[in-house]
Amino acid sequence: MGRPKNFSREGVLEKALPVFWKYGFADTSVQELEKATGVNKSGLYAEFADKGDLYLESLRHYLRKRQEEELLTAKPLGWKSIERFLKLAPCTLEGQKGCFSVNSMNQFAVLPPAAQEIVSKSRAFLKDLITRNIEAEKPAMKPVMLAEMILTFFTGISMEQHLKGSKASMTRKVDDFMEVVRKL
Amino acid sequence: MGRPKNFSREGVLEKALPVFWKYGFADTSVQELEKATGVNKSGLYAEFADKGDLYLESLRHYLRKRQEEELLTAKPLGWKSIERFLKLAPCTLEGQKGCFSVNSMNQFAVLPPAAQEIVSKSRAFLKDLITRNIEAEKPAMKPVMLAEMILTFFTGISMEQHLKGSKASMTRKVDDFMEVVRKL
DNA sequence: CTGTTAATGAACCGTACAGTTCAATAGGAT
DNA sequence: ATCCTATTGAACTGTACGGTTCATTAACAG
Repeated sequence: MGRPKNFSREGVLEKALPVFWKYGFADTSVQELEKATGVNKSGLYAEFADKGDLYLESLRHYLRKRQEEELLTAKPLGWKSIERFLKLAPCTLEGQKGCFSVNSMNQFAVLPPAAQEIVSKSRAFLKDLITRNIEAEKPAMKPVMLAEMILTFFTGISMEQHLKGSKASMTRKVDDFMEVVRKL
Repeated sequence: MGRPKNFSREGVLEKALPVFWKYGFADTSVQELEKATGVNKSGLYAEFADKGDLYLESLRHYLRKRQEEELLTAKPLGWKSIERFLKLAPCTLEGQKGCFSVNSMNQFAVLPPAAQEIVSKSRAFLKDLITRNIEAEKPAMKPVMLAEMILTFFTGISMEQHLKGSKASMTRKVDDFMEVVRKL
């Protein structure tokens, strides 16, 4: 065996993600990625095909992590899970605002085509999870229809995280929204 | 008098807007802006301070045009106006998807600081207009609270325009949403 | 014709970028 | 020691960028 690697693929993705998150794809240079990951440019190009590939992998890594949080799969399913998801999924960290997947949506024109597919599939999956939580509550309204509404609302509050002082108002907004939703 | 200008400031903004809209600020080069506007780089720098200034003016121009459409001010005020706004405000043109103002929100890190203020103020203004339309309907729910919910929903569907085949599902989504809203 | 203003295109500067290659070095495993 | 592999840093290429300057040409008014 030869010399062991002293960086992990996951570790690189974990450190590259915040940079893409903050500056977007176009305004993130490979130099910044070097600094952030601590991995030499040569190393990055040995591990990933190009900058676009690194972005796609960062996106996949982000979605994987999100899924591991089990915000929408932890039992019992129901309104509580949806409320928790709406409150916790959109980040408000400095440089990591909103949802990385949502942020990718208006960069499709400059991203690798695969990005669109990844985001679409993750949203479809998310819709299913939300639907299942709704079904557990047996509401009057059609669950899928309601799930779409909630997903759109989630997309909206994710974007609103980019505005100043959004964190404070967000919790209240979700409370108001959930109060309405619970009656449907 | 000297030689008259043969480009108008407004005309330049009108042509620069779609480019910024499609590619975002970072991935729009001054060369592309030259091609799109038909105005020489020297001319552009004579009219605008720099690329950032041109972006800000494009944003202001966009908001001005939107306001002139009077989607939310035409009488009579009410649910119909809100529905019309939700259906017509988010573009689905090739290269002009969603709402330019919403698209700007996750580029704040690379935009001139003034961008954030412009967007925030336009959203506050929009919230007021929506509130006034709601008040005309005398709903049970607090109008401002409902207005915020609608603005968030608008932000969500604007972003969803970036996905494939979103136009078809959008109308239905708005219909579903409005059906709920009218009962509040 | 003259004065004034606008438009044009080219040139320039310094910087940054993506992408690639390569030689030198370092760290196990056998 | 000697393979094998990973890491590093440097170098290089070609392109693109923002930003600025300037001399030239063009159009109109008086």
